[in-house]
Amino acid sequence: MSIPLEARVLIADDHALVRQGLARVLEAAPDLDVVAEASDGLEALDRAIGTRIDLAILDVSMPKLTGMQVAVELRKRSPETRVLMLSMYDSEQFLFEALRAGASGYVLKAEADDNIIDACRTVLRGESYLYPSVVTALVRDHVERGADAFDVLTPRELQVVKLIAEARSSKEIAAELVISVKTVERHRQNILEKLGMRDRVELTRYAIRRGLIQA
Amino acid sequence: MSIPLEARVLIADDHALVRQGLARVLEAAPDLDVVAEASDGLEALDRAIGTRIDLAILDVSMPKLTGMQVAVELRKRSPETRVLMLSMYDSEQFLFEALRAGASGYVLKAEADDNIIDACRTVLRGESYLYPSVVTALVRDHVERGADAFDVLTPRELQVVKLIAEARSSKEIAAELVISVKTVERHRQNILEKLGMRDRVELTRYAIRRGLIQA
DNA sequence: CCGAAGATGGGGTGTCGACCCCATAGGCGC
DNA sequence: GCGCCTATGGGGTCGACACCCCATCTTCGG
Repeated sequence: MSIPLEARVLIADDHALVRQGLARVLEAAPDLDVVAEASDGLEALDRAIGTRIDLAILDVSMPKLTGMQVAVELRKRSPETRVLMLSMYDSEQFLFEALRAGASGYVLKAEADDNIIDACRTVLRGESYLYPSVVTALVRDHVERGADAFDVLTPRELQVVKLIAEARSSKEIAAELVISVKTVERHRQNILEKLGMRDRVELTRYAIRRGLIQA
Repeated sequence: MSIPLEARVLIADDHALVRQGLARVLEAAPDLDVVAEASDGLEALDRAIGTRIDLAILDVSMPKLTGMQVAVELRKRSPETRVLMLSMYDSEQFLFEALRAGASGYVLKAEADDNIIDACRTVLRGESYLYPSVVTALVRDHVERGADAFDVLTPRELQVVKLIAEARSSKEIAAELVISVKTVERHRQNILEKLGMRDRVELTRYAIRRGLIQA
């Protein structure tokens, strides 16, 4: 077959216990060999381009660089490396963002122990892996609203979300980004509308789920 | 010695991978026997009072009941069970709250793989375990400000924090708690002052760190 | 080449949050 | 009993935020 007998795997998560858990689960698969670990996004990127890595398992929420950011960089600098995104949150929104960032799979931490090996093998074969419960969500979503949604935030809007979630005022954000307060408010308004949220508190929780900031 | 040869251990965390990681690390200790797992606070409480448990390892942030709440209940209903709190965040504040809730130890998830076995054994001997890096923090803190701080929020204030972090307005919170809007604002003001925070966004992140809500 | 979308910024309005003042009632410890 | 803390609630002020209106300029894809 075309799959190497021993796929070289990188595990990146800021919690040692999660890395241990992953390593333990992957031990059961003789075709998956964990050859590197990383506890933040920068480290993950370094290891993945320094070593030859077939599969990078990335946590969405990591210090320094988020899993999404690492995936984007990896696609540029090491396109042959497959990416499997690991997330705490069951959200179609995040799933699509991960796939767009270059990930081939998306697995929930709560369900990871059951299906992670399947996911790894599927992704290594060059296919996409969606965790089982997302399929239901997808179908529901495409039926309810005509597959129109999934408007993701623009890079500029993501910057603003991050600053809002760090408890900066509009005035401070304007100074930071060197734009007017009015524009910051304009961005915030657009963001709230896109995500269907009411205020900065909801945005803060969104930013944490999305790995933009740590709680 | 007085320690049973096989201490019966409960692992409670909402992420299967963390439970796997803990189990893997604890396998190396022949005197620690993982006999139960739980994925939320209620389940943890049930297992701990249903089974005879010597040591409960509790994640701070769990659905239904936080680790702190489980610890408080356990002290009442199963006082012989020792509690080791597992947290993502390096904060003296949380450490003290955990100890006051009835925990005998406090371990960081990021450092847990190195010292968790030591922590378990120490706690089972009836002593307190503080993870190494907190000791420095403690010393610093007691020197800088005269050990005066550590004002914890009252139960009522915790209720308010939780609702604020769920993006409820003062008006909604007042209706929920059947008090006036002015009192809600009063509570919010006191909370912000106690914690040295500026607004609801910072409070939201605090509530998530403290396990009061999930992100 | 033209339209769509992103980013910029101005105007206004009303509500809510953050920060002061004040008071009273109940409980707990010394 | 006196003080302290908790919880309650009234007054006011000011700025931030949420929600409208409007516009220009660039960039990118068809």
